[in-house]
Amino acid sequence: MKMKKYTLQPSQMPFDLDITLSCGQVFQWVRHEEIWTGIVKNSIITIRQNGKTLEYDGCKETDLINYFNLNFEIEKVTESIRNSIAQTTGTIPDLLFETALSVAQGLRIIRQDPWECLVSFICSQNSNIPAITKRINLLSQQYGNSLQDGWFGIPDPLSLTQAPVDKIRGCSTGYRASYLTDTASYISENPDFLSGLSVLEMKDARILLLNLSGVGPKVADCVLLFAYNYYQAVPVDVWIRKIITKGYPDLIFQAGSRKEPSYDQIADYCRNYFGYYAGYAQQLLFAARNSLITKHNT
DNA sequence: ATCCAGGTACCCA
DNA sequence: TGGGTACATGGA
Repeated sequence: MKMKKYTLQPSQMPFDLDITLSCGQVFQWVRHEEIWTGIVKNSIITIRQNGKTLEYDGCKETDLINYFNLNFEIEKVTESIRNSIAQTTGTIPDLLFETALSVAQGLRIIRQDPWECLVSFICSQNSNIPAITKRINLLSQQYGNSLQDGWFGIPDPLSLTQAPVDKIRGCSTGYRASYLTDTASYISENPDFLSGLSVLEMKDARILLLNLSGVGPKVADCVLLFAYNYYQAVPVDVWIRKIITKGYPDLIFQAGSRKEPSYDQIADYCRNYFGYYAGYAQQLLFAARNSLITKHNT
């Protein structure tokens, strides 16, 4: 098959397609022998990377650049994070961050569709990534938009609203089923809600997201980061909690207590320590979690 | 088999 | 405001 080509410019490097699509920010992309297939704006996209060449099909070049955030200048961002670390502690290099960077170099925060992101992370709670992927695929196959070749997009709000809750539960969603139908119902009735968030300050958008059923601090921060690219959003899951508390124990000792730090304490610590792009730093740490946390070191 | 996972809602002091 | 608990399911 013939594919279009896009050559990454020096300012667009590094870019790593594999890490970007498999680091837990998006769940419906599938890889078969170097070629990734996924759905962007209701179209099936195929893409493969060979060094600085991207071969792709199914979308326009501008869509490719926008979706993969190719003009996000990673080198400048890592420099910003390193500067913030140095300013905060004066100790560089930071071994934890540098290790994450070496493992997950080229990771990009993509520009994911807000509704897809919201549904995905409501589904994500208290589950591991393979289970989340399965769950989202079941939902899509049963209530999603049918595309070609057996591909199904995330169900739109109305489809989920009209589906019986027990059928949604049947898609391995468990107790999350009512969260999904309640939130879908709200978005159906307020179709401009999600697009309206993009013009708000992050904290205001976050407050609105937290009103949705099944959306707490973690899910809200994932949506703010992965769909709206608010880099001050720092999702704190069990992995990030472990990495930060074990990697930067001064967070605990500084407070003078041994009790587990709160969600906000960890997120605030990251914002202060990593600076403006704390959310990006967080995703590097998450992507490198298996290298940063060993099983005998939990 | 047992533990754990990209948590949240709800209750109670 | 903060701490404890139930919750469905499946992967490792």
